[in-house]
Amino acid sequence: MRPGPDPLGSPEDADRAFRAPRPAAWYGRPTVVVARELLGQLLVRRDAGGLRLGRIVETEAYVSGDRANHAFLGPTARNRSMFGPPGTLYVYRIHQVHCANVVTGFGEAVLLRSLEPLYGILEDPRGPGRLCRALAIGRRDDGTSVVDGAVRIARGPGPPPAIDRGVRVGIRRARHLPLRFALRGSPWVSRPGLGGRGRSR
DNA sequence: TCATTGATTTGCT
DNA sequence: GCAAATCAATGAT
Repeated sequence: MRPGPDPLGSPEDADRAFRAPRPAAWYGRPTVVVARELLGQLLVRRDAGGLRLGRIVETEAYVSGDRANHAFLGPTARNRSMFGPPGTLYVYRIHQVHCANVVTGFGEAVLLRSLEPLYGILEDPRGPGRLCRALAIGRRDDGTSVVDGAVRIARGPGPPPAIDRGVRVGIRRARHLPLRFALRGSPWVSRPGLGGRGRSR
């Protein structure tokens, strides 16, 4: 019997992830592919307070021609980061929280919706707003790169995970598009419908 | 300058 | 299940 993937709970794990980020070209692929493959990847934050590490368990894709996409009407002051190179962070504020996305292609991005805490995360990171709060992601991170910035993404351990797919959450337009992805069976997914402990029945 | 809107979260019924 | 909180971006006046 072999043990499963390493639990990755140590500061050394966080440091290793921070030093070995995915290259920019990894993000420059079709948005839906990146949204799926981001599941199981490591999200790591370094700041004056130290390191924080989590596993991405839920994402949403925002694609070209998608009316729910902030970039649908073209570049504006808010969304200009979405037109940066692959791997650019697009951080925006909605209501009283921030949400973080990773740019894939021109005007396309993946919303990071939920995280499994691995190291240094003291608050609940389930949901895009809580994820940003737990990692102290804010306006100053908008336009930075997950390849060489203070917030980075690195390869996760283990084989490609089983993935659930469904409709996106909380949007008004283009509700029918199945562009939400989650790690099957993960209790860290933000809302019922995908992941979680399965449907009660 | 004013009004509307929202890729959320929280608390109450 | 529903509404309120709360604020910056956006578009209209």
